Amino acid sequence: MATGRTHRPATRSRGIPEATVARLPLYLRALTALSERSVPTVSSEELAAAAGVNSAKLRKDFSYLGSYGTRGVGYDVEYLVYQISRELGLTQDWPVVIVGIGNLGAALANYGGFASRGFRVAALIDADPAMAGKPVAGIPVQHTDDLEKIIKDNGVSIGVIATPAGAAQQVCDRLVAAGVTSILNFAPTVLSVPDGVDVRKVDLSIELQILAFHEQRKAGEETAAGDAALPAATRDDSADQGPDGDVPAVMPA
Amino acid sequence: MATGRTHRPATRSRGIPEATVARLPLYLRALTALSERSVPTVSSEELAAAAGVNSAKLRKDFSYLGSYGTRGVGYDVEYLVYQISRELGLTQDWPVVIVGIGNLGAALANYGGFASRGFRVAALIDADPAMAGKPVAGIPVQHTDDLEKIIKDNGVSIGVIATPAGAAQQVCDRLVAAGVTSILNFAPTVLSVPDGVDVRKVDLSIELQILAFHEQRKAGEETAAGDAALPAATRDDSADQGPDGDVPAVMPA
DNA sequence: GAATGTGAAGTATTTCACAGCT
DNA sequence: AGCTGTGAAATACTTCACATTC
Repeated sequence: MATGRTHRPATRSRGIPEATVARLPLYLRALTALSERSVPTVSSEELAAAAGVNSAKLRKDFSYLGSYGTRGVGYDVEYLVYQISRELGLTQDWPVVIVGIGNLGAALANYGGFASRGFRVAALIDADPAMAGKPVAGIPVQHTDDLEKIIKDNGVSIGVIATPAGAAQQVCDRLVAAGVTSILNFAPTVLSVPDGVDVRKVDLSIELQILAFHEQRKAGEETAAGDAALPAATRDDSADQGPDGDVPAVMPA
Repeated sequence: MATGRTHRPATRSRGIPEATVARLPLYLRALTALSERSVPTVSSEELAAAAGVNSAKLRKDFSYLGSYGTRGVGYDVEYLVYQISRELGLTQDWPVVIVGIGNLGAALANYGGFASRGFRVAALIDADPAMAGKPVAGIPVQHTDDLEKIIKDNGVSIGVIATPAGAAQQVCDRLVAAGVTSILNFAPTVLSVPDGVDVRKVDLSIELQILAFHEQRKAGEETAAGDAALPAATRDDSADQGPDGDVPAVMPA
């Protein structure tokens, strides 16, 4: 099929594994906490514990960035904070827009974790004309009509979609057309985007479903130890079941 | 010495890879949409496109569940919906509590995606006495003092933490002590939990940081061929959509 | 003919274990 | 002595490609 696309955004120069990139923010958070407590140095063992990973993994991760530690001593906290911040691109200011100011969008607008990491909420956008002008988290909501202008005026390259699923693709298309190249999608839908645009999604109900899977497994394997009243009779036919037979259409709307 | 039982009885029987489990909700969502449009069958190719993965992966994933398709034909949509729901444990009712009813907690309480997948918000809990009794999403907020009783009375095994970071570990400890064995954590902190308790985390600012990393890289590599960046609709499913490579936040070692 | 299901091959990630520096 | 940095081994995941089944 001749590889019509590059799977990863041009991973040639400095190939930091995706799995490592995904953990850098974790390390950064732990380091920031240490920095606030004025801890000067930290060992891979300590930092790993604070970040919730094991130390071999952490050292391997850091080895992709360079040799920033001192053997026999550990890592200089401030130096490492800077190096990771730089690697993640957090030493610059990232204006973001949030589209869809419902409950979730408002929560995101109020979320302190953005500002403290170099992300600045440049604008809030909603399709409801009644919202226009209303301030949320101190920022006046603007109407979708002006989306393109807002993106361009603010030089926004990162967009957050918190609209209902039905509107997400359309919003996405407009964001991309206006110049946005990274999208964080909270709508429970798969977005299709042109090459070169990154999408990450957060689906709250997916996380719960994964938990339910493991929870079910626990209940099935260990004989209920300690729990007094188990609710809900489990329809357990975990062994192989017949080819067909009756197929209960179990799906709440 | 500690438990060495990290690997189970090494069977191939019920060992569904984590990566596969994490995609089942995705398939389920796509299948539900097909079901609503009364589509009777679907091929791996079509379903994969709808879910945003490639078809080989999807077939491999399904092969861990069993042989639910028909060669030459495809998959029966209703049947597959049922099988995946059952595998995920969604054929039973999961009462959940949400602790921390700030902006985010309220958004979660209002989020429709929970109820539609077998999750029932059994209670909302907050530490602020002024919130007590106030209804959010139609459910009266209860005070933290009653946490243990609420958990037990409702047979809750899944808890959602949406408190500030500072309160999260304490809330977590109480949830676990009261019998909760799965936790979805929105607070930007690493929770430590005893063996047997699952934690999944969602950190909004981490997702943005990962995007920033790639965004920075794009800007740095900007080649002269940059004008192809218009949405010429490269209809691929390539996009690295999704925070799959997640850290299964388990703790002590 | 069409499309699943799956060994085998190919990648990616994690873990081990220890050489090498301070 | 203590701790990093890293090849090598182990494990996990993805993709290929095709025999098999309808």
